[in-house]
Amino acid sequence: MSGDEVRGWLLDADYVTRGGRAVIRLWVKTESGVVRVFDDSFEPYFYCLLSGGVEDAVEALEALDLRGLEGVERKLLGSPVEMVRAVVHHPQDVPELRGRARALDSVEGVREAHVPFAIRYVIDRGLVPVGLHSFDVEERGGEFFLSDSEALETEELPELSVLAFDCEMLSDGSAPDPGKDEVVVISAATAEGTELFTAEEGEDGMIQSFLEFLDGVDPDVVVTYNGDDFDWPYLRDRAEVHDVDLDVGRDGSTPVFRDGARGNVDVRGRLNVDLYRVAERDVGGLRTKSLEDVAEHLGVVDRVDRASIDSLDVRSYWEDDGRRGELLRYAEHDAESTFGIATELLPLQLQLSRLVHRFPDDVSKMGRGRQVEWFLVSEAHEAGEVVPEPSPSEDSYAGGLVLEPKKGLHDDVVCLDFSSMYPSIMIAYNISPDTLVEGKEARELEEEEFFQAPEVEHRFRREPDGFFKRVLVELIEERRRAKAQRDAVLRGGERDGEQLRGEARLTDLRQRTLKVLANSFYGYTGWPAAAWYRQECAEATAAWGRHLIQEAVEEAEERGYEVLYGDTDSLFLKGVSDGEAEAFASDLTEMLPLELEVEAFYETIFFTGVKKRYAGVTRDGRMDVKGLEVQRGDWCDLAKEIQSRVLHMLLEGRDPEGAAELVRGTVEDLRAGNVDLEKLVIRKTLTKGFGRYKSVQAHVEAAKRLAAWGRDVSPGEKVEFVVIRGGGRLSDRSYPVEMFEEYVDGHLVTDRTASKKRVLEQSFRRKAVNRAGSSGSGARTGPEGEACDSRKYELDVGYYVEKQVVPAASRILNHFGFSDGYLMGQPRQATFEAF
DNA sequence: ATCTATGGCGAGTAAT
DNA sequence: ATTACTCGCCAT
Ligand SMILES: Nc1ncnc2c1ncn2[C@H]1C[C@H](O)[C@@H](COP(=O)(O)OP(=O)(O)OP(=O)(O)O)O1
Ligand SMILES: [Mg+2]
Ligand SMILES: [Mn+2]
Repeated sequence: MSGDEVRGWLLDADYVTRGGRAVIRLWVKTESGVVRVFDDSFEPYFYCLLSGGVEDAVEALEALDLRGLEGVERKLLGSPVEMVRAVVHHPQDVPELRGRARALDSVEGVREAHVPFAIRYVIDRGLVPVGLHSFDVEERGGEFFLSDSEALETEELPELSVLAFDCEMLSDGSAPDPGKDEVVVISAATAEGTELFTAEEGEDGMIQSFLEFLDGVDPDVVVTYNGDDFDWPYLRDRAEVHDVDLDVGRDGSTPVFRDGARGNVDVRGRLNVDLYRVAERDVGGLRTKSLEDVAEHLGVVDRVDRASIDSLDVRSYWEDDGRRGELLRYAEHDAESTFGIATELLPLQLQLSRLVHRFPDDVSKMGRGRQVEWFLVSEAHEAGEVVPEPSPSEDSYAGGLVLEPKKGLHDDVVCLDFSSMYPSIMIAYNISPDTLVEGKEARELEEEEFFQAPEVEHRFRREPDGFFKRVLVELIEERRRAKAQRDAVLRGGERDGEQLRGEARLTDLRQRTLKVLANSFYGYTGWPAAAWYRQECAEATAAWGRHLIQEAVEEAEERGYEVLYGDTDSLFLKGVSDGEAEAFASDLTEMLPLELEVEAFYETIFFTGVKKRYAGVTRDGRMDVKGLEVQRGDWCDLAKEIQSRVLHMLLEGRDPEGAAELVRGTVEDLRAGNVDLEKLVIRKTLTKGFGRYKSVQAHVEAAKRLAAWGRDVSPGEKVEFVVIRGGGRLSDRSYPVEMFEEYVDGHLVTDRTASKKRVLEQSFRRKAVNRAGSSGSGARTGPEGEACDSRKYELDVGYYVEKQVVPAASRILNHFGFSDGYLMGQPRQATFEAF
């Protein structure tokens, strides 16, 4: 036996079964390649809480087929508790044994049986996913077995090899069906460039070539865009048709497909990351999250003029020798875009992975709440805490305080805002599920032993530091550094534009992600499905927030400043001189246990008169718009564009008259039919199945029309519709824009070849992503390709004038005496009452 | 099966 | 006309 060191990055962990026993397998990326390190000394277990004594429980548990039992002391929300650790033979035995243990009278409950075996190992051994480690190993039978391990501190991230892929498949008039529709192109992109695999010589061979290529590249990370729900399961089914093994695992295994509302595909030894999931959760400021949109937003591809190919048209390109090249370039471009997005988004996923103590493929698929939970699970182990299981309750609680805004235009306004308010409150008042004291115990505490929340009066021990405080201190610090980094990039300004913008975007994404994660610790305590659910914690945090902002308001007023508005942790003040702003902020930071920051100086700001809707121009020339239609994805572009121009004319040019004329001119253009249809499309998400809506909604009716027309529609999808003239409700006149082929003279003509009556076979559905983008799968012909009559509809110009453009502009201009009637084109005097 | 939280606006439907 | 309610999206 020889002792060796394996030094490298922990990429993944799983286990193999040998002789009925589970052996941990670590995938470690070293300088000389990826090495497997085994550990056969670790056994799966869970905890049993006791109803009575340890002996009773042990005796009862002995009847089960357990490998071992051990009385241990662990903490439950800070209090030491005796319990039994039940060691089992194999991870697969856990579900059954947990159930049988729970059924025993002497066992009150089971804990931590849900922690996956490999994760249990990583947590218990203090390893860090994607972290650098030194493993002492011994060689046995040509394999490394671990004898000792050490996680090494570093901020550095490993350089991982990435492969992106994307599939194109044939179909007949509806979404491709993996039972019969072949994949004809697989495009792949790596750091070396792109590679195309085509089915000219058969799908079978193409899949095999792709698999060989993947094997040769041996990527650490495989990325797709919506692959978990589409490309992967489709490829699985096609491979099955040809009896081909989809052996993409690093150990030659096929992926593990887990069923669920959303797909979950696990590739052994590699990280399978579906970037659509990541973009959906982390990338902000986009109306839709299609591959193209996100790639362009992140600046990873040049927006080339490339006709995007509808998935239903793939056949026509494929079968036409003259156009096949176009299809191939399209496929190649998709793989490149996916690869490019990975380059931008993966580093943050790797960092989150370290924080949360789960591997990046899992983290990338988790909601923020579960990320918080796994973060806590690993911290809990270190603290000897067992993961709790509270009983959920339903009622909600009061949140942040929003002040009534003072309507109108204001000059020289300072905006102040507390840094990381709720997390800082949780730290300052030691708010945590394990520091909460209730009932008799709470009443008996001495005054100096606890903090008591205003209004709601929940009490928290001052000592010792709670679980959440310990965790949040570090996370807040990490976020503070990330924000400083972003600000440094922004200040560095001016230099080279393009690269700087990319850098600013990424550092901003990082600081924002950490901020939201930190705030999610607060939200998590108020989430009924959370293991550490304690509504009192969330409620107390919000109550202290209301208290602190009111303190700040009082102080501001005492100093003679006018409070124009405030939301949760912010204040907009007028009458503050330049020197006073920083002084006010630092004085409050001294007075209160939180940091108050000067967030912006507004040269001019306009409050619409309702909460959460305002716009301002800062001294450095930045325009901030909050809540207004400009920021919303469910208004047509024309209305948004006009509102944006009105705001600029008002705030930068002080020209409400000019702005009103602009609106009137636009109304004229609209009535004359001089506006692109694209600017009139309204988009709203279909959030649930048709049958689950309790009220009639325009976008839902539009979606039904789309479905009746033959297009597969599913929840999560953005419905794009326009409004047609006619009688009845709006919802009777909302039509999916996809139905129309022509727009001339204010009239829309439906696609002639479409059939309204055809019945669509339900098959694999390419979900929201694809159709939210440019490659919607609209049916062009019925199953028999029969043509049907085209129909002509007239656009409801009046709707766009009265319900889109004018309301958006009027929100601002009514304050300056312009009535809706005037904005719509009527002469001035007729409409004086509107003021 | 999924889900961090609450406050808030504005549009539309349907009942009054 | 008013009002209660649902829905989607946004601010924090
Ligand atoms: N996404 C969210 N989830 C839960 N709570 C939130 C969320 N966003 C904001 N809040 C709550 C908690 C915040 O501390 C508080 C004030 O919001 P905000 O000022 O935007 O963030 P912040 O104070 O945490 O960070 P910052 O340092 O950027 O101001 O509102
Ligand atoms: Mg704020
Ligand atoms: Mn804040």
